Amino acid sequence: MLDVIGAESNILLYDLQTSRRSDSGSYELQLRLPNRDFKEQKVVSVTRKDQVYSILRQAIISSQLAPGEAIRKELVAAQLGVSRTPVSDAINRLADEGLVEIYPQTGTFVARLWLDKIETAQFVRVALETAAIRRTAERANPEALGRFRQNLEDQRKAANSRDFEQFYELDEALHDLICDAAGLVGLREIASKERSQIDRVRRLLLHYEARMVETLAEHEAIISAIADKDADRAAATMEAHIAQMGKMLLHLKIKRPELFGS
Amino acid sequence: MLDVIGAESNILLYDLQTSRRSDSGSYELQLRLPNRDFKEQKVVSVTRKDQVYSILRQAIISSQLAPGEAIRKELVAAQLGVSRTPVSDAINRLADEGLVEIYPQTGTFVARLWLDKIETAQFVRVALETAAIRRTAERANPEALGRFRQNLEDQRKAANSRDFEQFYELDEALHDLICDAAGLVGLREIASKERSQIDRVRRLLLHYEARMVETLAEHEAIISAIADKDADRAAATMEAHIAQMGKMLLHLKIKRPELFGS
DNA sequence: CAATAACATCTAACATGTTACATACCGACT
DNA sequence: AGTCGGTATGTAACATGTTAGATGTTATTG
Repeated sequence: MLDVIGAESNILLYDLQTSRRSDSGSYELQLRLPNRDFKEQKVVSVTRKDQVYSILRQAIISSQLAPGEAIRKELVAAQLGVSRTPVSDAINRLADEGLVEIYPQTGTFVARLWLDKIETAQFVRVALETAAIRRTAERANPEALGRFRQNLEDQRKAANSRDFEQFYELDEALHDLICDAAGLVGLREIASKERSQIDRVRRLLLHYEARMVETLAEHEAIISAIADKDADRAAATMEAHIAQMGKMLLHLKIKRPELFGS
Repeated sequence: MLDVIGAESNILLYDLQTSRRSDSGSYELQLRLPNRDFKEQKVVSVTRKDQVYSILRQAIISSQLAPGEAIRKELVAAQLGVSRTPVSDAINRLADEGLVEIYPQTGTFVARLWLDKIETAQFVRVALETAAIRRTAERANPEALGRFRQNLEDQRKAANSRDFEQFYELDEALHDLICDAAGLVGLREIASKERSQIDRVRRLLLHYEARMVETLAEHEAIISAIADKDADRAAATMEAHIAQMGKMLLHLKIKRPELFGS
């Protein structure tokens, strides 16, 4: 469902209204599980606020909503056909995640890029992923390795056809695979949340510098290190990757200072 | 101000009403900084939802609110003298943090202890803190080391006088010090959030088994390893500490299964 | 008596009205 | 002309009313 309705001030959003019980048909996204006494792996509750959250997050990470841009809650609510409540809830969550900045009584803005926060996010990401890799390496999982390689293969195809979106989805999927391979419940969600800043920056840089090929090579080096169960080398490769990103960020800041907050 | 007003169903909460603009006096907790164009280190906006969040979080981590216990939003709102909105906002944030479980259209409960989630939280905590230690060690900070030792000294005093609360505050403060020493903006907040599960469990176990002395020894071993710039040993010590905790958790689960969810 | 369907109840989710505050603008006063 | 103070405006924060759905209970039916 989810019809695109477009688009004021370069915002591309969707209409949630259609997923309501307006017709007698099933509404796909509204399924909820009442697993009160079950295992509870994050209740599959797709409430309106969850949907709004996903839509806004996607829009921010893909830079459809540019850093620094104002977010009119009321406008968003109107565009999505919901009230202000679920929009506020979604935005609060995004603020916790560092993707929006809320100034009390004043306004809400897509978070600008703060170099020091990005540095911290990088640190967290490396810490979590190298630890995950270390753990994965210890338990030697050939199927996981196969999935990594399949993913890299797909990345190569996407890079060849210069398909940014596809490439990026695969990139994120690879990180998810690495987290999953560690076999820890909920680790992927935590890592994904902490990575959101980085994901946004990387996608921005990818568009900006179009260095998919180099990125791919870095990914391959990391996976290769994992295959050799060499967590230290994997970590070192990541560090190098990050240093590279730091340089590019400085370039970007010179050319597009309006995206930055520091 | 925050007067204690007490307490239905073993809940100890506070009255926020008094911090409103009912008198002409200043209201301490209400200060906000309008630093729209400033460095923005988390706007010092102490809104009602922030206060409710802090109060509830404290209550949950200290187990004043027991795992599995129902949280009546409306009741909490009434007790705190606020409406349901800031309470809901606070609870949403706590749900993100994994401290409460929300079942749509059904109820909100203090999160039970899920062994697999605790395992993940431990993993994240170790990953972040050993990385922080590694970074701290690299940049050799004698003042930080002094602060660590002062903290340990205070912990020793608290342990001797068997002051749980004080001991625990110092314990958390030590972890904050370690994070700060890494010199990364916002790392402490991230680590603190990811640690909340663990903090709750540890405090529970501390009350339960009263092993402050042993815990203190473990802390001393960790700091000693840091002083020697031996991140690997620090990590190993933490791992041992965690294994210990895992055993105690299994005991606790047998004696008090109602606290657990898995 | 067991299974099931109608129903009562309770709560989160959602909608919407109201308030307080940050900011910008504008005019008066020095 | 520049500073200060009042005022207008817009938004998040807060309050409260309404809806939908999950659950437990009771009536009903085989």
